[in-house]
Parts: sequence; C-alpha cells; structure tokens
Amino acid sequence: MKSEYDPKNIEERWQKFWAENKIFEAKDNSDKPKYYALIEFPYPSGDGLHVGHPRPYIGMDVIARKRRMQGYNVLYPIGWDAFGLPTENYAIKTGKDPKVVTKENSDNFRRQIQSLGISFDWSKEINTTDPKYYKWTQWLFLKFLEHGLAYKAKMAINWCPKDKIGLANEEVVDGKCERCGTEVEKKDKEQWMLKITDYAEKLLHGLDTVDYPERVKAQQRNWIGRSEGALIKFDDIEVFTTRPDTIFGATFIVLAGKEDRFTGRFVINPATKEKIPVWEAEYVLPEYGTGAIMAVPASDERDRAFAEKHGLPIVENYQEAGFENFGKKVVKYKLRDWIFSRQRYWGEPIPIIHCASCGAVPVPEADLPVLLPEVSNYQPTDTGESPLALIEAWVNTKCPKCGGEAKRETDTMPNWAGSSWYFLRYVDDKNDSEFASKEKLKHWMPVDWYNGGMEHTTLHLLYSRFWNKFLFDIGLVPTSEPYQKRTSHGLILASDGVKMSKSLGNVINPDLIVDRFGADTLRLYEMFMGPFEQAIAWNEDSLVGTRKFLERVWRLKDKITTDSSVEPKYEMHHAIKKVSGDIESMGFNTAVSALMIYANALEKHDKVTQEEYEALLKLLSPFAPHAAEELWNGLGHKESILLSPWPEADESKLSPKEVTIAVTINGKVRASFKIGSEANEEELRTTALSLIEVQKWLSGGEPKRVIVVPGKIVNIVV
RNA sequence: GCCCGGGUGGUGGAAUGGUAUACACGGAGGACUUAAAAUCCUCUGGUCGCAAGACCUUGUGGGUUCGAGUCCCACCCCGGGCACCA
Repeated sequence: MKSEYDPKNIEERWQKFWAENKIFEAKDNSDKPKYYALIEFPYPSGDGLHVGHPRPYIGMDVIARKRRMQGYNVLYPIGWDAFGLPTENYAIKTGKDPKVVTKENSDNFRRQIQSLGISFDWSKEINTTDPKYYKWTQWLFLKFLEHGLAYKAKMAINWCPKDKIGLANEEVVDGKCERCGTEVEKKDKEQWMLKITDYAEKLLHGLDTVDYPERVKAQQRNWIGRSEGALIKFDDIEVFTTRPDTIFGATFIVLAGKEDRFTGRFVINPATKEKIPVWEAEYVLPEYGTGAIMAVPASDERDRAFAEKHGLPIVENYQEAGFENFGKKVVKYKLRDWIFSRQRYWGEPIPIIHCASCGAVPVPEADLPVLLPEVSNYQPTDTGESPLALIEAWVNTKCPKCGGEAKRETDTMPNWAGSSWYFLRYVDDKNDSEFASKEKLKHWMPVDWYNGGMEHTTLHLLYSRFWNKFLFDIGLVPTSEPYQKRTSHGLILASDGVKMSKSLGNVINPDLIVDRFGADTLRLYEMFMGPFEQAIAWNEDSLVGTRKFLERVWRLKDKITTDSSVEPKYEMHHAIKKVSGDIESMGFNTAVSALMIYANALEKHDKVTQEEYEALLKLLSPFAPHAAEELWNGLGHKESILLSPWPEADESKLSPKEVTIAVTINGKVRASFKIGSEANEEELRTTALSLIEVQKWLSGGEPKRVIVVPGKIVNIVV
C-alpha cells in the first residue's frame, strides 16, 4: 500500500493513544529499575513557547524514550515555575490578577508542549504558585529557620528615589532606573537571609561525587571561590591575602571604594616597617575577604596596573616571607549568604509573624500555607515595603505564641525558592501531609539525569543542591546530592544570532512549524541543527532536510523484501552502535546524521529486510515518535514501538570487509589503496611502498621512516 | 574587569593526534513530465592549469610532533554568568 507521509493525519492520533494508554506515567510499584529524567521546568511567560524552549525537552525525551525501551520505569515530569517578575509587571500594567495570567499562560504552554509529543508524565504536573505547592516551600523555609540557617540582616536594596520603589537588579540599567532613568540609590532594609555559606565546603566536596561536565564543576567551584590565605594587620587595617609570602613587596594598601582615591592615611608594613599609603579602588570587593588588600605590584597584575597609573612604588626583588610572624591562616569564600526577601507581590509569603514581645515567630504548621491575599495594586509601596504591607486586615494578626497583637512579615520569597526543591515534589506531587513521602523519595531519588541551561549553572544549580543537602542533613531526603548527572544545552538564538524575545520581535512560534512541517520534523531538526550543548541560530531553510528524510523513511517501507535468504548488512549494526552511543553522550546531531546515512544505505540496497527496517524505526522512534509509531503499526505490530526492546548491535558484524588506507608522504596525502580490514602492519607497509605514486616520491631511494596506523594510514618520511 | 565556553566551505555543521569539510541546506547540470511540483542521478572549499596535477585552506602569530582543526604559548573576535531575570 502506497501512501504519502502526512503528519497532520498521524501525530494527534498517536498523542491521544499514548495519553489514553498512560504510556508515559511513571509507576510507583514496578519491577523495572527506576530512571528519573529531569528538565528545568519552564516559566510560563505571556510570550508563549518559542522554538528554543523545546530543545532541552526533546533532548531529554530522546533519553527517556530510549530508557523505556531499555526496560526502565521512567519518571519524566514537568511543571511550571510560575512566580516572578514578568507576570507581576504585567499585572501592574494591566491590573489583571497574576493568578489568572499564570493560568492562561500555563494553559497555552501546556497545549504547545503537548503538540510536540514529548513523553512527559502530565499526571504529575506541578505549579509553584499553587497554594498546595507553596505550602511546602513555606514549610521548608521554616525548617531552615528552625536549624538556624535563616536569619535577618540589614542589606542594601536598589532604590529609585523618584518612583519610590525597590528595583530588581534586572531593572537597573547602567546604575539607572529602567523606567525613569533616575540614578539608583542603595537603601538599607532588614531582609531574610539563608546561610548558604555554612554549606560552602559540602557544596564544594559534593562536586567530586557527581557526574557533571567539567566546565559546570569549574563554574560552581569558582562561584564558591574557596581560597586559603592569611589575615594580616597593617596597624588597624586587616587585609586578606592568598600570598602572605609576598608581604615584603607590599607597597600600599587598597580598601574597597567607588573610585580610585588616596585616603590621606599611611600605615606601617609589619614586615618592612615602612610607612605605606592607603588607597581606595573599585577593584577591591567590599564583600570578599576583609574588603582590604595589601598591594604587591611586583607579583599581581592588577596591583601593578594600579601602581603604574597612580605612580605608586613598585619593589621588584623583595625577600620572601613565612607569614607566621605577621598574620593568621584562614579560609575565605567568595560565596555570600543568600538574600531571601523580596519586596514584591508575586512570590511565596514568608511565613513569619512579628510580635513585639516574642520577636519573629514562625507560623505554626497547621496554619500553612500563608495564602497570598487579594490586593488592588501590585506595585511595591513608596516606603520600599511589598504591596502586602498595605493590606491591614491581612497584616494585623495575633502572635501564635502569646496571643498578643502582631504583624505578618510582608516580604515574599525570591523566584529561586520554588525551583530549589521541585524535583522532590514530583515524586509525590499530591501529598497533603508531607512535602514528599520518605518511601517515594527513597525509590526515586537521586535524579538520574538533569539537563538545563548553562545560564543556570551557578545560581539555580547551587541553590537547589544547597536545599537538598540541608534536607539530607536533617534526615528528610535520602541522598546528599540531588542530581547524579547534569548536562547543559545551548540557547536557540534568532536567525540574526541574538536571543529570542518578544520585544525584539524575533520569536518563532513552534505552532507554525508544527502546522507546516509536523512535530516530528521540528523535533528531528532541533536535534540535528547543531551540537546540543552549544548556542545556535534558528535557520528555517534547513527544516526541509529533516522533513525530506522522514518522507524517505516513509517510502522505504515499500522496499521490504519477504525473501528470507537476505541477511541484514553491517550497516545496520553500525547504525545501532553509533546511534545508541551518540544518544548517551547527547550527540544528537551526529545520531540523526547516522540515521540518515543508514537510510541512504538501505535505499541503495536491492532488498531491505524487515529486520533492517524495524531497526531503523526503533532507532528513529525517540526522535520522531509519531512517524515511527505509525510505520511500526503499519507493519502489523499491535503493541506500541515505545514498548519494544531497544536494538543491540552484533559486535562481530560492525566493520566492513574492506578498508581504505591513505598513504601520506611527510604527512601529505599522496595515494590510497583498498585492503581487507584484517591486514596486518607488514602487509600495509609493503603494499604502500609498492604503489607507483609512492615510488615516484621515493625516486629510487629508501624511505627514512615508515609509520603504520592499522585501518587508517601509512605515513612515509622521505 | 572576573569566571566558563566557542571561532572549520556560500550556510548549519562532522572529525579517539592519523585521508579536513561526514550529514544536511543552498547552488549548477541531467533524467522523468505536454509543463510544473515531487522524486531520482551527477557535480559543488580556494587559487593556477586544456589536462595530468601542483599549491593553499579549520580566527591571527609562534611552538611540539613522522603527522595538529585537535596538544602548548601569545593575541583578536563572539556567546553565557556575575548573586533581585528566569
């Protein structure tokens, strides 16, 4: 039966089939080994999904689908990280309730993602703005408080004196307010902090136990920024240095400051006993070390540049010192505690009640969640408080301890809160008595493979590891590290190479691509377009290539032979091996190209066996599941291809009978010959030297040296 | 400025230190067709040359090696992060 490939006809049908048969639902009691695949859940913005969003979902989908075929019980969940500024700003502008906006946006995202046939388990969908979810975010905050890891401190916020509101860093452009251009000031405010610095060592050492790319580990290590050094007093100024041995070369002191400036002061260098000047400069960070350094221009480039600019002395050959006489050894970190308060509406209310006699009192567990109240205005107040502060009926309450008059905390949590533990909630998302049961956590944790953006490598990754480690320490989760393996994907940029954003008008909506080419073509193209971990520009012209490939696979079914004497050729084993391996290393682009090479080879064969064709469909199914399912079904299979076993390569049939050996003279290719793949070094050497092209270069003489690389090359040095 | 990546044909890209440009897009020519679309076949890094062939080519400049896109040093350019964007 001949038919045209028509994705419109098949994609929705199979999506329905998968949903009705609950093929993607993870089972809590299964004999199969578990596999927890995770992607970073999206922020459902009003712009809708763009073609960049699905890239990681498709990548992990390929892994998840392969794992199911390999016999795993797979959990591949999704939800919405829905608190945050864009929705709030939209609410401020339009007066719309952020709850309603969030519902509309996530409904749209869900529809769009579902049209792509990603194998998410939608029965476990979560939403960080759902009171049933943020009840536990609040509960977890109280655990931090209970264990002394949440505290209040006076910290500066960005303050626009004209608009009289606190600003997020994002809203400060070149030190000015994004809305009105006024110079932004700092304003001190009491804020809740989380003591992540207590976990600096554990976060650092944990990296040795997990499978992350080296560049991700490096970013985390640098962010934590552990350094061993010494505190040394220059009179009353204490400096931190990692090079106490260079103290004899210290010719001035620099304090953290906004501009380069001599303070007019001098102090004594305890090693040289010389009087040295005290300067201020921006390059010294107020929050690192002691906010003061001893400058050794001879050994430090920045000190040297500063000394040269301001004509300060440079001592080139100074005596080395043991620092024992001058300072004490200390370990410092760049990592700072986490400011956990926001003066905003659209976040989890911090569950604290302030009582004049009892102080900051946690809201009792029975009273959680502290619900976000309805307000008429979502804008922060002109005192710098969150808009919640204006709702007296909500703010004024009774102290849970003494029953006296008290006021609620009006700050909310940062967007990072909900995403710091969502992977724990997925395993038991309907639980109303615990954030997740110990039993289910024990079954599913850790996440086996977590893929996310490079842009989340420092903050989100570190924060969520911190929460998990804390919960492990107090016995609430079974593993110290939440993610066994982490990989990163690159952004999909607009065709002009810049980030896609609504304001730039360069967003590509996947709905259009699905409509024109089909979901399978979109999926295949996003996997084929380039290395998964690298940023790449969208290029619509190339989509036709993957669509044509699917059409070719479609037509190939008409070549299947019933002749039982035909054996599958080595290309099948090679494709199985290559595609299987490439999927594991997320080399999706080369996996797809291997599929194309395999399909091209089958096209050239006179007869294609059913086994060869079914292997092609199975290997293709994680990438283009709808087409694979339809073709598989057309071969008479009653069960989903997604439940068929992943093919295995026969190692003995992996290589072709004949190989081509290149012959190079002094490293330049001059000739080549074909020979049986089992030929040994001596045969290769003799054959190469006997070639006419080689004789020409030798011109009767003997080669100086011959290097033979079996299966590859013979290099002759003349 | 600091930390982490990247730079290869007209385009996206491929390549455990071993035939650079696989696979795909685009382009040229041909077959089929009344014609077009679709499909199939051939060619397609640059320069010189009728050709055989020679030389050049992986951001730039050096180095290591029988052999470097790959390793080392220096530089230039682009992207991500920098703690209140998510």
